[in-house]
Amino acid sequence: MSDLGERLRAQGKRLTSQRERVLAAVGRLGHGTPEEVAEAVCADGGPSVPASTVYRALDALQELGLVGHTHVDHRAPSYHLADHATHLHLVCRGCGWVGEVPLDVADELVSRVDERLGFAADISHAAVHGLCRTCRESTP
Amino acid sequence: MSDLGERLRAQGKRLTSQRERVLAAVGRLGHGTPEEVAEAVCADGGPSVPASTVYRALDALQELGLVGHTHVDHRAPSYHLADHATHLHLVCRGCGWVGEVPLDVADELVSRVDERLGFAADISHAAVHGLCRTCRESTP
DNA sequence: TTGAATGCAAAAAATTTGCATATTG
DNA sequence: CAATATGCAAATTTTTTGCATTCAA
Repeated sequence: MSDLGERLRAQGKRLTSQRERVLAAVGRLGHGTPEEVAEAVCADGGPSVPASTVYRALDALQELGLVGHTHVDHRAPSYHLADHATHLHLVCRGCGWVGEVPLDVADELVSRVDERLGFAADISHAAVHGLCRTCRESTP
Repeated sequence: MSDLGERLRAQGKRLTSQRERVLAAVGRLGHGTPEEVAEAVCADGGPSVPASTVYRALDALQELGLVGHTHVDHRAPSYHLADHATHLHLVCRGCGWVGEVPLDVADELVSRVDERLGFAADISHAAVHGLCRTCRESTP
């Protein structure tokens, strides 16, 4: 992602190796809490990065629009590349699996909520909880 | 709610004034974080209740199915009476307003996710973020 | 050079847990 | 009476903040 530097500079921010590594770690993980991202960053072989820097890097990347997050469980936001935001997130409450489906499955919901209340729903930010096929079958 | 006692007993739990007050506070609030519930409980005139008891009471009431919660913002679950779970929660990220619409606006989403992945979505547990009409108009 | 970012350690929040005591059934 | 809940304080867990130092532009 060679234009990471440019995008950062466009906002008066700077390109640092920590930010590159955090972005890469999020990409590798697919989805991860700040804690998991921190772990993944340190696992890339480079020098360790303190949690505070990971939090700050995630904020910066989010402002840039390169990552986003959804609320997968009670106590932790789960970050993902912005590309993934083009999907609706599904979270299995049985096994913790996180999946995604194209946003258009929610088209009707979005338009009905708009008609009814004038509410502009941002579905990509939400996580829908439920049971995945496997857990559903194993819990009769 | 006279059968609160019965329902608790049916699970080997007990009816206490704290649990009654927490339930009442959730009802009064409509939606509230544990902290807000604790505050509302203490505001009912009775003796103050420590946060730990509020957390435990919310857990108990949730196990009973009398309250539920959704994830309204990053850092706090928002509890509500189970009755409210028959609605989809909408959260305005501009002003924090929390609204609700009947679950049927999500019927299509639920069935499409089921067809596609066999995923049983529990929409009532989710909060959909976005912008309410007012914030939408005031932020051109 | 100069402001932005980092690292570290300490401060804040938000929840949970241990345990003696009080209460319910 | 016996088991469950409470209250309180201490321990966790998660995230934020202050500040001296380092680094990118």
